[in-house]
Amino acid sequence: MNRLVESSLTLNISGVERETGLSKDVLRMWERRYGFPKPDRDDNGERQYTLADLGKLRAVKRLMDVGLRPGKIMTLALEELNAMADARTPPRRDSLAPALERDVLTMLQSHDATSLQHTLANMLMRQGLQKFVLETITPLNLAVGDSWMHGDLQVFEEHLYTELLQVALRTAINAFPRQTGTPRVLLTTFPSEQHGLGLLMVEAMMVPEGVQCISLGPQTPLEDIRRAAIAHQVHIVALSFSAAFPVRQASDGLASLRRQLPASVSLWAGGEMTRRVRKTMPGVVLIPDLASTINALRSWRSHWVPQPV
Amino acid sequence: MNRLVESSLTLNISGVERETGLSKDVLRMWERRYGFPKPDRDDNGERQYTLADLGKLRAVKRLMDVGLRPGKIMTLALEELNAMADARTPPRRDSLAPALERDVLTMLQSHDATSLQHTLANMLMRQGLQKFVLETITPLNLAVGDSWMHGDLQVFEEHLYTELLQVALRTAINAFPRQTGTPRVLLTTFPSEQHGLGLLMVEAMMVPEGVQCISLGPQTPLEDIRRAAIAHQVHIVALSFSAAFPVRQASDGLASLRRQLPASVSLWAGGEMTRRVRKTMPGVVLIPDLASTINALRSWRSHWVPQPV
DNA sequence: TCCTATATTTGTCTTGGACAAATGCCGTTT
DNA sequence: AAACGGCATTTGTCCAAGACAAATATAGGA
Repeated sequence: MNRLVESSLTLNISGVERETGLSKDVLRMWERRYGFPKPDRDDNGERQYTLADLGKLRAVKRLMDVGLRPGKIMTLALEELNAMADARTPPRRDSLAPALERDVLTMLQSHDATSLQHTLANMLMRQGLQKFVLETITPLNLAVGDSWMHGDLQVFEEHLYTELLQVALRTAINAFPRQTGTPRVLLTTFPSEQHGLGLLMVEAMMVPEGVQCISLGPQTPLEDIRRAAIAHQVHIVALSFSAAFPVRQASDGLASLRRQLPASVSLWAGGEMTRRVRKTMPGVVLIPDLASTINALRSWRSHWVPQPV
Repeated sequence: MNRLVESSLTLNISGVERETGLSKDVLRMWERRYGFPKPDRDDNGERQYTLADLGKLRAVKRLMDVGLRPGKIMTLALEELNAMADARTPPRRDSLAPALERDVLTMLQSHDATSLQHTLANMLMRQGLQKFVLETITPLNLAVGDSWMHGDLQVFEEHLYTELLQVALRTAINAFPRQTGTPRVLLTTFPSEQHGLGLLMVEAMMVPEGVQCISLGPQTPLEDIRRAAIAHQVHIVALSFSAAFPVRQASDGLASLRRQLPASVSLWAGGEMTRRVRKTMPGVVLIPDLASTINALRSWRSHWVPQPV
């Protein structure tokens, strides 16, 4: 039972914007066009959204992130939306390490941070950094994402998972001696991309290969990516995009960045989003999964000739 | 349309909202009321802001964050705004370690990540974690912030600083054995607060005191903060707010959270924002600076009696 | 099957009005 | 002199309805 206390029974339009990421304009327009969400008004005529509205809006957003259009899904009930989301997710059960996934989910749900931290550190030591990322983290992320979609996992439980994982990865990355070799790679995301975990996973794949990673963290303005690439004299600029990132925005940004960067600098784009890209972008290397990072590196090294200067 | 900015000379209203954090409504209202910013219009009648507008808006926002009101400062020139901001910042030069600050800024400007990393690790080892945070990081953050305001530092240079600092702090925090003692503290920020560095600094202050920190990273929904506090049975919920965070939003959120949390759980609010808070909030402990964390802990421990569960 | 032109959908921007919460000010009381 | 209450001003947020261009789907032709 959801025992919510007085004041949080409804949200105003700002609250919904904050919680869902949908702008006030979009919320009003959806109400005008599709009749949903149609919140009650308070004494002052201002919209008061219910938590049910919020839940359905989240479900709608989730489906839109994978390509569905609002007009098609807005009128469906919450259950139907969830069913659609499930249908798009292939079973993927009884795969490689279902036991580990189950264990981790159990630890998250019982809020046993200590055990989870130990488990992660343990797996990392046993597998080594790269294998840990490819064979443990990747499926684990899927499992955690799935559970979150199904409502089996709360937001704060997923936050804790992300946090502990970041700690584990950072520690492991730091254990490598500071690299001085080639290539030198600049790592960051576009300004509207907040997700920093992908960045860390890429770094974890690269550092063992002797790459010198310079990470700016997430959300660097385009112009500053250019400046940083030049200032640090990197050979490669690598950007990470999460699944929900709008393809169009990414293409535009990448094309623009490609034009601004010296031709000698490679531009790599990775992350879930890149699988939705149809058109080829000249001068941009797409890296659809983390394993491909290694191949891309190998390829780069075989083509690269040390620059004079 | 929400595009990434090329190296273009103008931004649309969305771009300005993203860059300054001022809502579209506020930008339009300021134009109506104060006549600034008054951008040109494109062929479609839409506002096109110049980079000069952006700079002045940032200066205005900065002064508002310290309590000045828009009507008073909006008409001033950029130079006057900067002069006012400087006047409010006590010289603070030739303090404890101005040499270090100068060195760090130089390293940032010459993009010498390796040296900076070494310097930070070095200071940390020499001073110990808490002293490092209080005496090195705090003034360093001010110096970096100042330089950024004056345009001496680029965005990507400031990103790199943040990133390297986070690595250093995380490494040091991890070096402490996993704590099992009391209190158990939940650390996070509100959904609209992205800044994670403050969180890490608080953790760095607490861990040496034997506190068991559970960090959820930034941006946890209010409802999930409550759930996490209960699930992890924490004694204290500590939230971090950066300077620009709206006091109003913080007060609302804190009051709501206070009502939702069990009375036995303490609620702490820290960060630059808390210095702008006038009203006392019953049941909320304000922590205006990092050094106060220690005092607050001491006070908590002297009042706390183990619960019989 | 692939490409192009047209139609539909969808998000963002616009104006101008309204109102309440926050803040400043002033006079009065302690 | 400090504290308090009430009034005036300032300021942020919300609203409605219209407009338009970008994004996407659909139909048609090579």
